[in-house]
Amino acid sequence: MTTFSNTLPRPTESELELLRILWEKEPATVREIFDALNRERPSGYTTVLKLLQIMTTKGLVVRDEANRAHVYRAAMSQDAMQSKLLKDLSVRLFAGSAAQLALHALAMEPASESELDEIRALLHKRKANPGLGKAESESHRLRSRPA
Amino acid sequence: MTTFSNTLPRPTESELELLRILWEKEPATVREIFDALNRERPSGYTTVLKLLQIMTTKGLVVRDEANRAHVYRAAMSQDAMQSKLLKDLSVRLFAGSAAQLALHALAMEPASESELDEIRALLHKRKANPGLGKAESESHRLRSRPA
DNA sequence: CACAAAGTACGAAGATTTTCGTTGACAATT
DNA sequence: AATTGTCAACGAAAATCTTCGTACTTTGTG
Repeated sequence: MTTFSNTLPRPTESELELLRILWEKEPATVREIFDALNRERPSGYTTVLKLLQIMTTKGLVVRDEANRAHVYRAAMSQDAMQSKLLKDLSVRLFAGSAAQLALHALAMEPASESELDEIRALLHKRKANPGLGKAESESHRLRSRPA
Repeated sequence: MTTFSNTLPRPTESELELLRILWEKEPATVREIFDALNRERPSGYTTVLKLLQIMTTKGLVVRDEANRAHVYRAAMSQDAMQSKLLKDLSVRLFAGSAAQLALHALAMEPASESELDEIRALLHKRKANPGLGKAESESHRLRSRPA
C-alpha cells in the first residue's frame, strides 16, 4: 500500500459532511450514507461514492470490502477530529490560544446547566492540576508559553 | 453596482492568513502586508496583491483608493470573524453546540490563570442570567470521556 | 523630458475540490 | 439464460483556490 503518513489530512468541506454522517451511523454502506445525506441536501449517488473513495486513499475512512456493498468507517473518532480541527482553528484564528477560543465560544451561546457543570468541573481539575491537557492519544503536548 | 450580499463568504486558507495580518496592522498597503507575510513565509508581491483584489470583490476587505498605494482594511473585525467561524465549526462538528466546542477546547490546552478567571466570571454571569446568548435550541448529548 | 521605482490590473497556468455520467461486474428474478 | 437492479471503478468536466508573469500607469529624480 501507499506509505502511511501518521497525520491525516484535514477533511474538506464535503468530506467533513460525510464524516459527520459516518460518526452517527457507522459502519455504513455508500447507500446508507447517500440516503442520510439526501435527507439534508440533494446529492448524487456516485458523488458520494467518489468522495468516499477519495477519502479512503487519503486515509480519512477505512472500508471493509468483504461483501459486495463495501462498508465504511471513519478512520478517526469524532472526538479526535474535534481536537484536531479545534487546534487548527486556534492556531489560525486565535494565535494558538485554545483558551481564548473557548472563551469566545462560551460567550457566544447559552449552555445548558449540565454543560456548565461539566465546564466547572473541568476548571476545578485544572486548578488542582494546571497545565494538564487531555492529549492522551496521538496529540503532543504544547509548551505553555510565557504567561 | 454589484448586488450586496449581507453575508460575507468564509475566507479561504490564504485569505485568512492575510486577514490575520490585517487585523494586526490595519490599515495597510499591499507592500506592508506583503512584507509582513514574508516574515512568516515566502510569497510573491503580485500574489498578495491579487488575493487582496479578490478579497475586495468578495467583500472580505475594503480599500481606500484615494492614494496611489491603495490602503486596505478588513471588512469584519477579528472578533466578529472569530464568532462567525466558531459558529460555523460548532455547526459542522459539534451539532451546533458551542458549549460542547468550548468544553473540548478547554480540555485540550492549559489556560493561564487570568484566562481561567475570565471563564469563571463568564460562568457566573451565565448562572445569574441563563439564556443570554442567541439561540435557545436544545441539541446536545453530553459525553465525558473516560478519564 | 527621460528614466527608474513602485504600484495596480489582467490573464493564465497549475492544483485541488466538487460533481456526475458511463461502464462493467455481480446478483436476484423470471 | 435473459432481464432488471445494485454496486464499485474510472474518467472527466466544472468550479474554486493559489500563484505569479507581464503589461500598463503614476510618481519622483536627474
